[in-house]
Amino acid sequence: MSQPSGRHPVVPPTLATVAERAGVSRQTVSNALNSPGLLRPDTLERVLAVVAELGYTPNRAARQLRTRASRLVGLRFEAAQEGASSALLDRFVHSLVETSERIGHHVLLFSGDEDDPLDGYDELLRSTAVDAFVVTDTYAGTPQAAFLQSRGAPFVAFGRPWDDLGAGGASDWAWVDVDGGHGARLATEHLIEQGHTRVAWLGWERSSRIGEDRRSGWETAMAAAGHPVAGLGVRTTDNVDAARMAVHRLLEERPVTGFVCVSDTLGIGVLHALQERGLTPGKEVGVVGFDDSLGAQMVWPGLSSVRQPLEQVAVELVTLLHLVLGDKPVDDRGTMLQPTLVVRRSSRRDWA
Amino acid sequence: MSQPSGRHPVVPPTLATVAERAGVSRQTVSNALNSPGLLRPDTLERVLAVVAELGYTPNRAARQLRTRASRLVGLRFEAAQEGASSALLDRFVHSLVETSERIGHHVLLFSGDEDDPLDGYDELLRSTAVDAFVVTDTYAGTPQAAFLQSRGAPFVAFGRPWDDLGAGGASDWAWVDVDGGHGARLATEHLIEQGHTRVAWLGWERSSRIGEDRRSGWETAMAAAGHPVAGLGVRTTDNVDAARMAVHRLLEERPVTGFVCVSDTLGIGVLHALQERGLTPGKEVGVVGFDDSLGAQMVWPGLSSVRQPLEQVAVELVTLLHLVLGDKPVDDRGTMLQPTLVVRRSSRRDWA
DNA sequence: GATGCCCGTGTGAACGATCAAATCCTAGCG
DNA sequence: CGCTAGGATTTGATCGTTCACACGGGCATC
Repeated sequence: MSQPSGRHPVVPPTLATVAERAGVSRQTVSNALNSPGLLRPDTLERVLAVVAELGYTPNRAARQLRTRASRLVGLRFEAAQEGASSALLDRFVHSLVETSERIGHHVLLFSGDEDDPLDGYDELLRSTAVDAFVVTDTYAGTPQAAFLQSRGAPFVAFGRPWDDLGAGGASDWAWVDVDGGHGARLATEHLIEQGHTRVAWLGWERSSRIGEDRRSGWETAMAAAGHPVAGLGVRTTDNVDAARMAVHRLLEERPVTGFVCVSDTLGIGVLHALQERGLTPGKEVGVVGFDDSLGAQMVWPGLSSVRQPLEQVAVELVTLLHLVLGDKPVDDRGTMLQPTLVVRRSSRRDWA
Repeated sequence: MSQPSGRHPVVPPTLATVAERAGVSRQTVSNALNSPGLLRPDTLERVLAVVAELGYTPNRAARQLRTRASRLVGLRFEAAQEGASSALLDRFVHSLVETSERIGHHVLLFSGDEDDPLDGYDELLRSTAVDAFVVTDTYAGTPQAAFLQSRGAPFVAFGRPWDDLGAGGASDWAWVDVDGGHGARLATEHLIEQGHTRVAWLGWERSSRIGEDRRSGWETAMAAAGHPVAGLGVRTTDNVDAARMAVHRLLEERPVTGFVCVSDTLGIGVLHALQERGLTPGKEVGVVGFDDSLGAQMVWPGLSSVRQPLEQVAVELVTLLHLVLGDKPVDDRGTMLQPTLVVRRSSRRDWA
């Protein structure tokens, strides 16, 4: 019979423990870990030996209290709307966690009321629970950025400051973003290369900054190839059925043979519509989605898609974070990354 | 022209600030927040008014140092293997974050070397960075559980202790799990109800505890209905193409009209195979997947799937966590939740 | 040989909260 | 009117670390 609760939360050693054992003072041990250069080599070695022997790790709370730095980064973790691309966030978050650890930080998740984009930030700030934030939903008009700036709280953003980009306004914060326009352009050029001339755009409502940015890439590519776009730009809500029906309507009117979509969800809607009309994706009508989600990989016959370098986004964000927290001058406040095109059978004439 | 860095990290008020302003001592303010019952009503009101006015929130570091409790819960965030169900974790994590906040805890993410399931835990423990852990990958044989127990670290697990369940061993920790066998049974019974008698099982290698548990549900349901299962249980790796080919092989040999799959990935593989053979899912051959992933919702014509109550799992875990941290006796150390069946067209004779 | 400097190390205080115990206040009672 | 019980409030110490500065010895300078 085992003890129901043999809980002896093993007491970790403290600085004093190590100091006594190594025959030096607390401060010397502290220096050995934080500024090794200050110690004489032999002292350093002796101290580090004891540290290793006892498995000493500084108490985070004590350090945080004294230095006023928690070495924690706050990230508001939104609930993925049912049906939206969430695997996207997954890749991003994992990379963020891993990269942050490399500069000695951990990621703290928090949630907030969906209707109030500022909820949660304030409390963490006041309790000095985090050193900085990673803001991911700047597309919505970004009240967070303004709020954090007014509070003097360091942060980095995944998403460019749409509002006053280049306006010289107050929006000069550190950000990283992916060039969606370029992605859509790659997709469009790819379809044109495959011999399509009437390539349609399937996007979101006009109010979406991100959506319009991507759309502009389609327009640019079409214009460059000399193909007209009149009547080929369609807007709908982000779900499979809405896309499916929009495609049916469009195909009744015009002989479209290519679709560039603002999301994989819409791309999959296109595939469904084609299937219902007896058209073979790729061979007869080319389709490209956006985000390279799980669905794109698994759907039949494989949906070509624009893939965002989310891992790289996280890496760049952490790099910026490091600078911001180090109070170093950040000259390059914005970093734009380029997406790539993943070609699958939905956009290939030959299915080889 | 704006100041490049107007960073005045606004200094939050401390206990002393509030105390002075309210004309009481620090301790009284502390009591007002932690044990309001000790104060006289009028004093309490006065103190709380000042707290609200100044927007005071206790400094987490100081509190953590003194009470030896960080109010943080560690969660190792694994990278989703490309192609695996990750949206699954998304729902779970969000619910965990939200529920934890309700008992005053935040979720701290950390990563670790993929090959070493213990990596990361030790450091957080020694630095007293977290109060407890939520362990999610107990299926692998769970060295984490044994390790955490030996360190006297509180934790709760998503996943039952397979190894010595009921063996009276050391594995009596708090856990929550989903009854996969029951889920597979629901799926099988549903197909039988639809008139199928030769229902196959498409699963993972025998080494997977979870996979075998689910399979047992299929066997039970088939036996209960009096249908033989000989030759109908197929094992493969978890990817679309492997499943597709396995299905082709099986259909060459036997007239199967139903498939219960251990994952949506395999379920989608079945749909692909049917499509290639000109068979209509649902109408001719019934298919049910597992996990109700995004792919299941988006794939044509909609894949029926067993849905795990992940939000509820998180809620139950937090409840257990609360008990474990409160040092209260936890009588019900294990909680088993039941999944539900989401029926879509892939398993319905009538597509209405 | 005294002065000044630098380098490595040690000492006391401080960060902001809570714990334990002392002190104050008020009411009740003989 | 004094004494006490008991609740309300304050005081001093403490958690483990880092900061600011003091200290002492060795070396170069004059």
